[in-house]
Amino acid sequence: MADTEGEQAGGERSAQVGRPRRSRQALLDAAAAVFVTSGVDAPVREIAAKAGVGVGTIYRHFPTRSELVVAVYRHQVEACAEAGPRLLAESATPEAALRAWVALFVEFLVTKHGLAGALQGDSAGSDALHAYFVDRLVPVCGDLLAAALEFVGTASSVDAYNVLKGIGNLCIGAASDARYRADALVQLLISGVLSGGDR
Amino acid sequence: MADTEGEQAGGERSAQVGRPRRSRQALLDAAAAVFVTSGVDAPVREIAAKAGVGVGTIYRHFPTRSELVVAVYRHQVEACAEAGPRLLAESATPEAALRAWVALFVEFLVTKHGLAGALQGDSAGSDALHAYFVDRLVPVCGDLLAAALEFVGTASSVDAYNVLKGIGNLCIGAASDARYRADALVQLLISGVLSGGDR
Amino acid sequence: MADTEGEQAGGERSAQVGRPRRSRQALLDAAAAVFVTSGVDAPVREIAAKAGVGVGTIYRHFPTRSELVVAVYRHQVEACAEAGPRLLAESATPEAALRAWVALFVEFLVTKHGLAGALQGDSAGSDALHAYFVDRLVPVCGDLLAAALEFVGTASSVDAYNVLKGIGNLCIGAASDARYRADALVQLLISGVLSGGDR
Amino acid sequence: MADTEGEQAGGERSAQVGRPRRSRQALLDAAAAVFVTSGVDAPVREIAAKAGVGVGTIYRHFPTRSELVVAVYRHQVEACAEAGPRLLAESATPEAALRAWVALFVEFLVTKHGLAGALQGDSAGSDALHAYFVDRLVPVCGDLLAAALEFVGTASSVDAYNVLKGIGNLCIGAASDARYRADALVQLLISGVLSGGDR
DNA sequence: AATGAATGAGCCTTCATTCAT
DNA sequence: TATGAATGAAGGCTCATTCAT
Repeated sequence: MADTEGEQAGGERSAQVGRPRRSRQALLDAAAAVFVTSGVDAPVREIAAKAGVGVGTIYRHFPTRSELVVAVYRHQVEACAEAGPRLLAESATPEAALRAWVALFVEFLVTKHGLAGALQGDSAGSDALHAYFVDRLVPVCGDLLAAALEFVGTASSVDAYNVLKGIGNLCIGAASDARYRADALVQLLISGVLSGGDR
Repeated sequence: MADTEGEQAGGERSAQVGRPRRSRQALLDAAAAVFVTSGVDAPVREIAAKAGVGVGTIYRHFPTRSELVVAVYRHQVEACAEAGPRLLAESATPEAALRAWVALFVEFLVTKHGLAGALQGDSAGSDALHAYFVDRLVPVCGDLLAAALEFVGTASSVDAYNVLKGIGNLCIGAASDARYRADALVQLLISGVLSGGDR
Repeated sequence: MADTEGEQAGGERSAQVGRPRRSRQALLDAAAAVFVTSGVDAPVREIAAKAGVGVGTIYRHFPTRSELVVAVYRHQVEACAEAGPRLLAESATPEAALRAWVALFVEFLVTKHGLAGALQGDSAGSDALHAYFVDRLVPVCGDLLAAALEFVGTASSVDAYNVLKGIGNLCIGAASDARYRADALVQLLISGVLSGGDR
Repeated sequence: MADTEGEQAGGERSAQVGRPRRSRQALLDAAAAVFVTSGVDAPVREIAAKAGVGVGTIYRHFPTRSELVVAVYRHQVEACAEAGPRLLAESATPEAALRAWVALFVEFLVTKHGLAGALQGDSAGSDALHAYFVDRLVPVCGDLLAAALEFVGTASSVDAYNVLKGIGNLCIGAASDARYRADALVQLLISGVLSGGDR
């Protein structure tokens, strides 16, 4: 997964859209930096300051915090989504593909301070974010899960939504607790899911 | 596990302590109610209002929010802790004991709005709460886990702290998302732990 | 000047008054200790705690903070007042007597954290204190001043009230600023007063 | 010394900065008024109300109370500082210059309710204010003092810092006690200082 | 008479959000 | 469009003071 933003590739095709786009980009870069530092709930002002713009500009581009977060992480979420089919094709087994994808997702969540919490639906003002995550990744996760389950000959007792949200939850607070090993727990959860719940 | 507070059984033995004790109890009841409604981070003022007391009264009894939360849930945590050895003795297998205990714990966490988040160490001002949970329940969970692991002939790849915190995390947001089945995920996590991580 | 309280001399004559008196004494001792530590504006609760009594008891004995402070320092103020005539009689010159007395007073004010501020009349709720200080010490200071002025053959441009309050003010904050030499300034002020203001 | 703010002389050169500058000015004016009424420790809310703005606006402009107070009185402090050399040049004698300057300073302190207290270093949250006063005025006072001392052929027993702080202290409470004549006492203190302490 | 629990006013401070320029 | 000043709700916390027991 590439780093935060890759959109600027290709440079600015037209001067007219260059300005707005540059503004938007500065915002996203700044937000990404602040999110890592202070978490996804960082004060709007802090982001604006980092971007060197007024808060109004942030609100203009991203009326809700969720939309900003979505925009900031869209590329990585996209990369995550795209990695699903690819891993399925490239991996030795569907289970390996699922585990690899999950590891990817965990790394993403854990790296970004406080992002995991966004998988919860009720987090203040993260509606759009939650929806985006679910809409984009549940299907991907679902495919990998179905393949892996078929491979191991088990029926799952929980759906992809639950698995995804479970993973998200397991990653909460991972960055600030050295003793807590979210990655290991997530793989164990996957083990449990693939075992069908019989121990 | 019974509902929030059962201590008042037996009535007030002495008039002298009746007042203070009743006050404290009113606080705990009100706090319990508010916690369910608005979560563990509800404004102090809201709790005070619900209890029909001034904020000062809350601060007098519970200088920090953590202490209040601990007090509110102490009985249930205690019940949870005591259930560990009992279940181990009564259950058909150590695995069954572990699963039963975990179910108990999950029910507790899910029932109380926002309580699960307290298992995280960084939640603003919840140090005492976090410490209490960890100190009291990690050993209990550890015993159950060890017994179950020995029973199934597996070595665990994560310690009791991680299991407990993992369970806590899985329960976050469960109350407000009907589609999310924390209990099932937790049992699957246990399955994974007992499988040693081989699927 | 003796230390804070000397009243208990003579023991308890009667059991009936012994109790109340002991209460009162405990209060005064505790208050004296707290005043040194945290200043004259220390929270009532802190004093009550130190005395091992309830706050209500303090309010019963001393309805206003001023009354408490007056009571605490009454002996020393008294000693100060009594030192005036004595110094006048014993000193080589009236000026020496004045200077010695002033030094005594300064030591008293500086030693007791925050007490100097009480010479101001508007300090929240220190009316009684202010009145007591003024009533008791202005005449004493006045006599010394008059004698000294006569001795040096000058007419004063300010009255004893002003001199007393000026001294009090000069002592404000002396305890917490090592660089500030209240005692020296006070003696210089006396020099000025005795010079009649011609340099 | 002119009244609180004289900076706006010349009107607003550019429309763009008119708004912010007027806001700041309104704040300063309001604060100045409130300071006179309720002292320098007046609640932030009171100042905000007087200015007809929200408290946030105050915090935006002046994160700490000290900064606000400094801003409010900067011009006058500056005027005071600048008056030093001028008086030295214009006055008949260095002593006259010192006395004139001191009178100026006293008038400033006495006029502004509670400002004198700021010369104390421990006043809650007035660090910046104290530092500003000391940094700006001690040198000025020092020069005048040195010149006057040389003029009268005396060595001082206290430094300019002590003199300045002594003056500040003498002015405490002057505004609310008609009987108290801070100005006279200050001149007497100066007399004492110039006399070297020998009466 | 003593107690100390209860009260609640009041202060500070932080931000999300709006809106005139 | 961009700006960022202004707003004010919200929440935390501390005590002085009262009053039932």
